Amino acid sequence: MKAAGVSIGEVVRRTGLSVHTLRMYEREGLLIGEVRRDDQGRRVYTAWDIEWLGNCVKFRASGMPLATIRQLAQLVREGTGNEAQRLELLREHRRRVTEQIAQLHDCLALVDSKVAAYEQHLAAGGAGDPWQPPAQAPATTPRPDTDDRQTIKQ
Amino acid sequence: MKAAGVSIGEVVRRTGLSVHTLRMYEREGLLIGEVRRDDQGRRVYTAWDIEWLGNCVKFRASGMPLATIRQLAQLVREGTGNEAQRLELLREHRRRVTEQIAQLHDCLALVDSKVAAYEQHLAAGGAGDPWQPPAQAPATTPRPDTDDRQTIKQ
DNA sequence: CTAGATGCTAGACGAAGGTCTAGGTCAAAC
DNA sequence: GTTTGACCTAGACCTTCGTCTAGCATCTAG
Repeated sequence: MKAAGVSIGEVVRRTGLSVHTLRMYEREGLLIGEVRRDDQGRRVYTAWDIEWLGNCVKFRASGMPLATIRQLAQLVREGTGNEAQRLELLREHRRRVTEQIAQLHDCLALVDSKVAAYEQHLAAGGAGDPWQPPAQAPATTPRPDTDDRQTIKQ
Repeated sequence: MKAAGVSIGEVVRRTGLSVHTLRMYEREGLLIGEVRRDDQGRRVYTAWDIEWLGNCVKFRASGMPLATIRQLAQLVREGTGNEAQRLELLREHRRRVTEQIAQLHDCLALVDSKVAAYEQHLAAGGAGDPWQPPAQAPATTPRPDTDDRQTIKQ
């Protein structure tokens, strides 16, 4: 059979990571082991390496720090016996991801409301200002009566 | 009426940003204008400032760079006339946010599949290994037959 | 009177995650 | 034979965002 391995350039094409980043990831221990080399000392990635890198890309895209990927790689590298830890790590990341999704939806709601407001504003030929500071603070009498912030100080 | 303004400490409590960050944002031009000061030179935030900061927090949480927030602030600061630009900027961010949400769902699918696999694995008392490198590359004969990567080289 | 909050400015520091340079090997193409 | 393209290592560099320090002012409470 052929396809015993793939060059770094090919991995760049398949993962979207740069050569620099690929080498960096390896140096930083994000891969399960060192990548094998051919007789010229060039990296030869297995299909499994590539699959793993694909996962890394998704993890990164979802905000998992390199350090965490490193931990996970470490666990997988150590082999059978720590599955519970891996599971915990994954669950933890899952929490963060869902949290992020919630925040993004929150932001989306804001953006949508503003977009709608501006569309309406423009359609109406510029009537009403969707996002204007109130009266643009006349710069005179900027004396805010110190008493307000006292009310909150517990 | 009272509540003419709010101290920086109060804004910290309300926005979740730190004092440092608040001052930094102002220095960096992310606010619509300079924040007004009381007779002691302390910052006095209006309700509108706080609302704006709340938006900034959401923008940041959704990955908008400070530079973009600065741009938007700039547009709003300039006042009526550039609504179309603001709209474009918001739409652009909207695109990014939905893109991010999609990526997160993608990652979520991955994590869920792994989590399910590990749960099953653990429930089965350790049968099957959900995420193991294949045969762990015996370190002998790491000669991958140079011919594969040739096949791709266009 | 003095301690403790709370604020202020200016500027240094730091983590994360990439990205790029310099200098070199090797093999295939011209 | 030399040029070109893909790789290699080691290490410097950069950007983005925040945080922290130093040194000082002011107000309020004990």
